[in-house]
Amino acid sequence: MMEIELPKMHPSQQDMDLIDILWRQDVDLGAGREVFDFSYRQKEVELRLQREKEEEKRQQRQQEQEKALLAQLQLDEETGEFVPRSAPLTQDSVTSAQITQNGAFAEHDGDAMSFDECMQLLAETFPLDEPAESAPPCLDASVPPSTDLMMPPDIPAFTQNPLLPGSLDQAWMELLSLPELQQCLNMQMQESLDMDGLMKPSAETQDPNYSQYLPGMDHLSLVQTEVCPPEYINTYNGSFNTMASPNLSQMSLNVPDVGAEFRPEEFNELFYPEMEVKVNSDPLASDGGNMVSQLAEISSDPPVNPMDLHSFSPGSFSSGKPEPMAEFPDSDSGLSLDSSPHMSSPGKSLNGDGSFGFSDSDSEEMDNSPEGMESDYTEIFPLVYLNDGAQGSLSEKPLADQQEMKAKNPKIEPAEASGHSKPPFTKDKQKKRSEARLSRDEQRAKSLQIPFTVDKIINLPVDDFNEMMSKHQLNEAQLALVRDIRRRGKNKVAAQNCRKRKMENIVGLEYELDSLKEEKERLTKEKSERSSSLREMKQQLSTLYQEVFGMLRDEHGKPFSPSEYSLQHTADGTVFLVPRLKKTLVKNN
DNA sequence: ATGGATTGTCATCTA
DNA sequence: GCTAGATGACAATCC
Repeated sequence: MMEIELPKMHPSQQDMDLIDILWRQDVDLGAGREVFDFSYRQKEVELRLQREKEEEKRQQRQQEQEKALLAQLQLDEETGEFVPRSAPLTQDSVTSAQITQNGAFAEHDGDAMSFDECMQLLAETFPLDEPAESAPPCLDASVPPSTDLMMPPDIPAFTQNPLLPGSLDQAWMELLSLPELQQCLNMQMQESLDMDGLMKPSAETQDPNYSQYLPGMDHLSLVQTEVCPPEYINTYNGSFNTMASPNLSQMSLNVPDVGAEFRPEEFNELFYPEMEVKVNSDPLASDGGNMVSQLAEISSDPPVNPMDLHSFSPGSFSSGKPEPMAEFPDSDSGLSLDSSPHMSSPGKSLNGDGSFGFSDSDSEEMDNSPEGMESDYTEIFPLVYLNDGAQGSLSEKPLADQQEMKAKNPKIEPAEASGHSKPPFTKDKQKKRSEARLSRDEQRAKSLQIPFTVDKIINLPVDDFNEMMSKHQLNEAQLALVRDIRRRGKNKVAAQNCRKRKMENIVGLEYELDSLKEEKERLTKEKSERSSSLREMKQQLSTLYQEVFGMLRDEHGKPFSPSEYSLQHTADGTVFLVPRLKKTLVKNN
C-alpha cells in the first residue's frame, strides 16, 4: 500500500493527541476482529502505528495544501471574502444397496441362519476396513474451518479513502459549518439585533431585507465585513474559501463502511494477514467519523467563539426585521435536541426567569421536575448570553415579531443560494451525520460554556463525574446538557458495541452453519461408502455360497438342488446342508 | 428516485 | 432509586 511506503514522521504533540483520540474512538467503535484472532490484534497494533504515521503525513499535506490555496486567494474589498485568484482546481445421493438374493432361501430357523441372516451378520461383524480407509479425508474435514467456503476468492481491495483532514483550520471549517452552530450564531446575532432594535431603533443602516437572505453563517460574513477585526475576517474567509476549495473533496466523508468488514463472507479475512490493506484502512475509516469533532475538541482556541459574537457591535446590523433563524432539518427527535421546531414557537421563549430557551415540552418537564428537564441547549444559549450582560431584551420582544420571524424563517438553502459561503455549506450538507452530531454536542457544550470536555462527560465514572460536576456551579441548562451528552455518548457507545456483538454473533453462527453443513456432507459421504461396501461384501458372500453349494454332491454324485437344500450354519461355525422342508426338523434336533 | 446500509437516538428492560 | 449497559425500534443520512 502506498501509505506504508510513506516516510516516517515526527508528529507534533497535537497530532499525537489526535491520534490518541482516534485510537480511543476506534476502541469505542470496535473493530471486532480481535475477538476471533488474538494474533491478529497484535498485528493490528503494528499496522495501527504505521497508520498513525501515515495519517500525520496526510495531515501535514493537507495543511500545506491549505496554505497553498490561501495563497491563491485574494481579499474581496466589498464582501470581505477571500476569493480565488484563479479557477479552482479540478479533482445424497445414497446409493442404496440393491441386494439381490435368492428368494428360495427364505425360511427362518432359530439356530441355523439363513442366507439373509448371514449377510446381515457379515455386515455387522466385518469391519469394512476398505471403505473406512477411504473415508478419513472427510472424517477430518469438519475440524478445520472450511476456508473454501469462508474465503471469497474475490475480495475487493479496500481502497484507501481520503480521510478527514487533520488541520485545525479544517476542523474549524467543520465546526463553523455546523447547522446548530450557525443557529447559535444566528441567535447571537438575533439578540444583538433585538437589543439594537430596542435601544437604537434608528440605527438601521442596512437594507432590512438583506437579512432575509442572510440566515445562518451569512451573518458571519456580514459581521466580518462590518465589525470584525481583520484577523477574524481572515480566519473566517480563509476557512470558508478553503472549504470551498478542491481540498474539500479530500476531506469529504467517504468513509468506508465499518460494518462491511464484518460481512460474513469476509469473516475469514480476519485470519489472513494479506488482507492488511483492508485492515489498514478500516480503522481509519471508522475513526474518520469522529475526527472532526475530536479536532474541534483539540482546537480549544477557536478563531471565534460564538460567545464572542455578541461583543461585536450590533449597530451595524439591520434591526428593522428580526433575523430569521435558520431552521435546520435537525434529525434530532430527542428529548432535548429539537431546537428548530421550538424556535418558532411564539411565547415559549418569553419566560421571564430566563428560561425562555426551553421548548414547550421542555418547559413542561421543567415545571414538573428539574431532573427531567430536557432543554434545548441551542435555545438556552441566549440565556447564557443574557447572563453575560444583556438584560432581558428578548422578553420584551413583541410576539408579532417572533411570529413574523417564524413566517419568514427560511431554510438554510436559500442562504446558501445567496452566494455567501455556498460551497462550504453545500459541502456541509453532505457531511456525515455522525460527525455533525458529536460536533454539535461539543459545540453545545462550548456554547453553554461547560467547563468539561465531552470526552470527560461521557467517559468519566459516576463518582468522578459527580465530583467533577460538584466542583463547578452549573445552571440547569448546563446540567441538563451535560446529562444529555453523557447519556447520548454512553448510549452511542453501547449501540456500537451492541451492533458489533450482533455482527459477531451472525458471523459466528454462519461459521457454525458452515461447519454443520460440512459435517453433514461428510456423514452422507460416509454412509454412501459404507452402503457400497456392504453391497460388495454381500455380493462376495453370495458368490462364495454358490461356489460351495455347487461343489456339494450326494451319494450318487449328483449336485443338490438349490430349491431343495440350502446351506446353513450355526453359531459355532458348523455348516449344514439342510433340506428346505426339513429345516424345522434340524432345528428340533 | 429509490432502497439498502449506517449511525445516532430514544424507550425500555435488566443487573 | 440511581446508574450503566443491552437492545429493539425509529429516523436521518449517505451511497
